Amino acid sequence: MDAALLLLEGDRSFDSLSLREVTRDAGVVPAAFYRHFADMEQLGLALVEESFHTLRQLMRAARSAPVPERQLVHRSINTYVRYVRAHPTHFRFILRERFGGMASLRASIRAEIRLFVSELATDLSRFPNFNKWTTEDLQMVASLIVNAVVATTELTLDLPNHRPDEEAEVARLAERQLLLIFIAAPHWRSTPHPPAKAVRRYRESE
Amino acid sequence: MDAALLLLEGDRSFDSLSLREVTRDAGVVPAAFYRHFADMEQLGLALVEESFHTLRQLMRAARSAPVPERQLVHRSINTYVRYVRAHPTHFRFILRERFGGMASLRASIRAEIRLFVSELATDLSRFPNFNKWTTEDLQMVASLIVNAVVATTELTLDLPNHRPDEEAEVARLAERQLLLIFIAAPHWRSTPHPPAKAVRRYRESE
DNA sequence: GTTCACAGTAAACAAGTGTTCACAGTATCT
DNA sequence: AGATACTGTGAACACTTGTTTACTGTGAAC
Repeated sequence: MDAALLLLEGDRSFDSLSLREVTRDAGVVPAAFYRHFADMEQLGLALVEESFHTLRQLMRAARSAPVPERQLVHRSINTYVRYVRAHPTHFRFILRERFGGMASLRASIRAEIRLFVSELATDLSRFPNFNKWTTEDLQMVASLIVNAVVATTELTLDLPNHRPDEEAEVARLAERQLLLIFIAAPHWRSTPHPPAKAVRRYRESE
Repeated sequence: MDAALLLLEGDRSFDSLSLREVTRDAGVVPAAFYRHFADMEQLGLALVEESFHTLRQLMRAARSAPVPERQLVHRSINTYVRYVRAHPTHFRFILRERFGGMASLRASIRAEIRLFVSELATDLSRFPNFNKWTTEDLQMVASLIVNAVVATTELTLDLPNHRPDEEAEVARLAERQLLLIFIAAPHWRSTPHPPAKAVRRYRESE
């Protein structure tokens, strides 16, 4: 698994890796691969699991050590960006394979991301601003936030090494985007836009 | 080029396509490939160009036929989603290769997307809500919007065929996300969050 | 009517690919 | 001491890959 991640450090996508290539870098004969994985696909799935494991650790730590609400966005984004910088191979792998090659990898990555969205949604519901929101609206804003964070990850990974100033710049962009979203929260639905059809549909569930 | 796009219709990524495979599907001998492209990479770049060409057409049409501001978001999103549905191969290709394999493809795709962000930023500046915004803030909100649209594209491409109801559902999600952003517009910076460090930095450019 | 650029062909090349097989060392448990 | 699981080996298999070479039609230009 380490050998595969190492090969992915460059511009390669996972399904451009050959089994022989991986075993060569692992210092092992091709046939030995089958002692551990049935397939390159299984290797990929194991890497997805490993990668999200590190990310889940971060999330758990974030939840257990709550910060003053005022600086919450600022701190969260900065720790996140620093974390991405600390584990570039895993994040790059996930980002690449989210759309790239293997169907099973895509599926499992997206399932994990959907999970994050849902968890974020319930986290949000505990804040006063989002207190009375419907779960559907919470999911909506949570996915908006996750999209922004994913885009931030992308920018972070493209950063040249040893440039903390640019790192701060990326974090600042993300922070402002999230702040914009939070600013909207108190005004949502209390200022509902009146276009007939769209609004009528909102009410179907009531 | 058509043969390559056809091969990409499934779950394959572009750099898993072999030159021989493409020529085989094009009904031509491998060596004939070199009459048209020097490389698979050149083929890829040509496909990027072709794909964004169709997208630019949509954007131009959208700009030339302005809709009443009230329904602007609703209409724009719906035409966009329908457009993605009509050109799935091109959009899927772009989305895949945005992170996937070839470095040159990634670079040219991102350049095009950055262009869209900038154009959207200047479009936004013409609306009363965004009238007095700095260009930096406009870029920030434009990229937030583009992120949401890209995510919408992803969802749209995953839709099963012939399900206009789910298509409407995806469009509705995107519409609500954009509405949320627009709702925030009038309150941006007029209700600036006071955390010391972050806000101080905003002012560096003044 | 000849020239010329263009698109396609057939064959060959060295090299890399996934997978299989029977076999060997080695640590652990009984 | 012996059986049992693991992990790794080396050789072989049938294929696919990108690229080069000299050669062949074909339509348009002059």
